[in-house]
Amino acid sequence: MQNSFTEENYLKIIHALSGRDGVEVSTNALAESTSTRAASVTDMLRKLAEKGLIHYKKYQGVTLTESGEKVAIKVIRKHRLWEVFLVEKLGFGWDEVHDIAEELEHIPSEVLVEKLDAFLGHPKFDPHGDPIPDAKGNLTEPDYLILTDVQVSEKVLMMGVLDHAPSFLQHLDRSGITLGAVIEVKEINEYDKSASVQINGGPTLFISLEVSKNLLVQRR
Amino acid sequence: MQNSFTEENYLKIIHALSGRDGVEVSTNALAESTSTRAASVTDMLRKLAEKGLIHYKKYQGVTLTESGEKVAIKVIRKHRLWEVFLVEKLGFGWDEVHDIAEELEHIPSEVLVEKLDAFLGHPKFDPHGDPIPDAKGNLTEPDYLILTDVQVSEKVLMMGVLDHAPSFLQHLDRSGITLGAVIEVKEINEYDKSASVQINGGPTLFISLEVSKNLLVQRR
DNA sequence: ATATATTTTTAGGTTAGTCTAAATTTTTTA
DNA sequence: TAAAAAATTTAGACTAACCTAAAAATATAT
Repeated sequence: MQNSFTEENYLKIIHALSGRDGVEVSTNALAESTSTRAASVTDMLRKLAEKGLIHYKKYQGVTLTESGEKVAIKVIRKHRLWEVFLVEKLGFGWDEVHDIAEELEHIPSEVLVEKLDAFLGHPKFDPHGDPIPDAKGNLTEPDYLILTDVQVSEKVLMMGVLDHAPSFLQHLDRSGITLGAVIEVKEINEYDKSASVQINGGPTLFISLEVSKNLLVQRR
Repeated sequence: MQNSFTEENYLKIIHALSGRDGVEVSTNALAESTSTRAASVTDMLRKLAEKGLIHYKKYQGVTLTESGEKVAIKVIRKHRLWEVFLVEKLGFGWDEVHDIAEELEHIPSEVLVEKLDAFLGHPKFDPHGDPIPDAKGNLTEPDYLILTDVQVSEKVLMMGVLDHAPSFLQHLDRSGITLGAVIEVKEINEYDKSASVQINGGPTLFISLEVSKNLLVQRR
């Protein structure tokens, strides 16, 4: 049977909060992420459990079942493909696409997704550097480092962001930090852990710890 | 304020049933078109009237107000633009896009629609020959003829269809009747009004009155 | 180990959109 | 034009997804 818009959202959020190791997600965390109250979450959890989409024992938190995981990954695939479409084809900025993709991700039709994927040239990553699951549902999170783990004088490639907030992305735009940029860590300030970094061998700028924590990079 | 998915559908359907001259639409007709019961329609009509989207007096049928008309036309614009996208960019057949566009038409975001329109090159017609309202909401239904109004030995251009049912469109595909085709009426059978027509100066085929009634054409 | 704090669930209610059955209004027909 | 038929509305109920307030379970702290 079909899952509702709301059910799909819960599954997607459980997937995100559950992380790679599939740790239990608490009712309160879900209430926070869905902008609802804990009591509402409990109702939905009972329903998702009845449908076999989550493992749920009262007071113990939830994890996705295999079938719930499948649904979640399909939604994520759709979300990320639509984001690529919005940025690559329609010319949106990477800071503008999240909310629209939140809607598009729930449009049903397997064939639509597959045709969209083909039209976009089977992209492997979305505009924020997040990997796009393939049609079979294989999702391999590449193991990027966080910029805070990079030593002084190392050169790394900018591969993605952890925070997707428009304000953060706009800040990166203004700093010239885009996907694929080469970042060389010139100096790390002991006091506040802010860093001095050079972008693409060009301008050097200061970035706060808050920013460093949200940049995913790769050694070359 | 925002209109719901369901409200938008009612407005769209009232627009369609109301026709160019804005004639009153009956509760039963709406129940039929929305696949709901008359009682449900009445509830919704009260709500739409309260929002100022329709003119409604009990037992008298409804018409759209100016503001209801605006909403309806926006939905129609989105529907038709998405249909163009699905056919032109994703390679769907004209018989496959209706249901998907029914979903996409309710995705909010003005800027999405305008960027989509630009990406598609500001198309004037959708894959079924229906005109696409412009960004200001101007919708001019071109006054095509129905093939039944064409005389023997006249040559006309195939411009659109009245029936959008997949089975009808597939039938046209099999007959080689596509948008833009030149149709010459060779003969009309007095008995059942079926016609013998030549397509693009090539093969001649017989079409039933039922088919003729659903073909929109233009004199050259 | 018990008292307190926190988290989660239950109980009972709300709204949007639907339903059936009954009542009412309009239309048709004789 | 009055009776019958058809269309429409009202009344009362349901489900999904949410809510608040209170109860119960778990976790924390002394």
